[in-house]
Amino acid sequence: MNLAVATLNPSDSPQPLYAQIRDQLRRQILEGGYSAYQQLPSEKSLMGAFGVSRITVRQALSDLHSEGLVFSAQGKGTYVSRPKAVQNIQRLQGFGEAMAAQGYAASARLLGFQERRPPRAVSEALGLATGEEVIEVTRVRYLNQQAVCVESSYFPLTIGRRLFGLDLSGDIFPLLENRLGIALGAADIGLESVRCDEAAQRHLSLGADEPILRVERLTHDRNGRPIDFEYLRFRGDSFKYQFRVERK
Amino acid sequence: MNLAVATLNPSDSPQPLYAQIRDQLRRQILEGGYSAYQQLPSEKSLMGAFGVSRITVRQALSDLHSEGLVFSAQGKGTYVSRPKAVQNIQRLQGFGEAMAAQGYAASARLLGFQERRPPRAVSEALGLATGEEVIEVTRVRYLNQQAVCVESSYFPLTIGRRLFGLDLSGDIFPLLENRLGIALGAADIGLESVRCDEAAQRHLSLGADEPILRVERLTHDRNGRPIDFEYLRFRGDSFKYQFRVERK
DNA sequence: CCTCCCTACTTGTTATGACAAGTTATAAAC
DNA sequence: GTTTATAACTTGTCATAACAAGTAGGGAGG
Repeated sequence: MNLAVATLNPSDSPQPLYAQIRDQLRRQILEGGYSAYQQLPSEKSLMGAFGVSRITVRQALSDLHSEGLVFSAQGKGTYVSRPKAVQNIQRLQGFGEAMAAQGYAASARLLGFQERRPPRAVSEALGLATGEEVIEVTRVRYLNQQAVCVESSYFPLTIGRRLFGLDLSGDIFPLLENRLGIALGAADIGLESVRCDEAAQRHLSLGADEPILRVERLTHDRNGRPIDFEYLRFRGDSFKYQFRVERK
Repeated sequence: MNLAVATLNPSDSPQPLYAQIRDQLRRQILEGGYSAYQQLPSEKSLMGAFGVSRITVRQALSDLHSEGLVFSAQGKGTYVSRPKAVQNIQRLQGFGEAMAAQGYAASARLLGFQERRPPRAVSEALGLATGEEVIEVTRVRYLNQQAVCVESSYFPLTIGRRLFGLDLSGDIFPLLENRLGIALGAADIGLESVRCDEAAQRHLSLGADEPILRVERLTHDRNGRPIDFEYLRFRGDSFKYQFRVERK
């Protein structure tokens, strides 16, 4: 491996040390600096290489561990996991971010942007008072020029109105973070298999009986307040959701 | 809250301190000792209540955090997440374990147990040499007396043969752990929506065009060696996969 | 009354140190 | 040669300590 690139940013860096180390190791792993099942340098070596204490190294490794990129065996060492076509979706990512990470070209086409009374399920998920309106954003998602997903996103008015006029041809998450200054936290995701509905038939040019992967996603900010509820409907034949879980 | 039950097992306990604290807090949260958005005791209070250091408290909280049970805000405190109908599936669980945690009665019926040449995808996933045989276990899963899932599991011969004669009417994970002494690690999961196949039609009594949620699961032991590859086919109308991810 | 500041709380990050527990290779004993 | 013991590694767990950074409340000053 190459630990010559063990340079951390100066102390005025916005990123904590463990995050810099984590990101550097992650990049090396993903970019092929390591082969599958190869042993990482020991925690002691990393301490020396980066000039930090063990607790900092372990926090970086702990993150990679929960991302499924590495695993450890007591007494032996820490190893790189077998590379997966789709590595961890343990991070909350937009469709575009996730696809870009795998080298696909993703885009979106805006179908509608309007203020409306939401369906009851949406109202409940966002924790809104009955009658309170939302901003609905409807889009079609493309992967390599093929339409693969119809997406309906619902935002509370205070957030949704600020999205008006922004470029909605990519992921919305970066807009929320960088343009609106909202720090994203966790998201609850639900997946089920359903039959094609009318909107999906039209926009994804599908037959009536085609299977659809229906994803519900409720995204929260870092303080646990819900800020975005979405329905995503993927073509069954062109999307597969992959991730990793641990026994613990 | 009730910190009167802040008793940890004696030092000869098999569980580390942070795990005991984590499990105790998790139980209190899940059993309704806390309401949504209620603040947990501060790390300092927990240190005193359990008589441990801050690093131990934080490790317990960190686990709950990644399970989505709590979230933290710097300067304010740690709070209980809004309760979800389906809490985190971030832990690797068998179908029975997951359903039992939600108060459902789950069971399984064995359809077949045989030694055979696996499909190529299975052979690749398990990392077997071409021509190497496996044990295939086929079962139907029931939820409240209704058939909801057809399951095909593939084990390497050395593991699969030891399952012969054991009670396969429940989850296999506990058998692997307790009877065969295999420590489970992480699992890679893939989800997609497909049309009903012939076996699913017969065992789940479905029509030909019904949507099916198809789950692939490759389970590893704690050393990263693959030990079980499964195909699960769920009725689309009676199963929904839910979990939580973080932005990080 | 309103504003500003300071204090006291919270969680976040990091250091140093220690011992336990598991693995591996070497060296000693048989 | 084979077995056993040991030493030298690894990761796992836990303690104590300090400072940074964010929040909330109270008090001083306008």
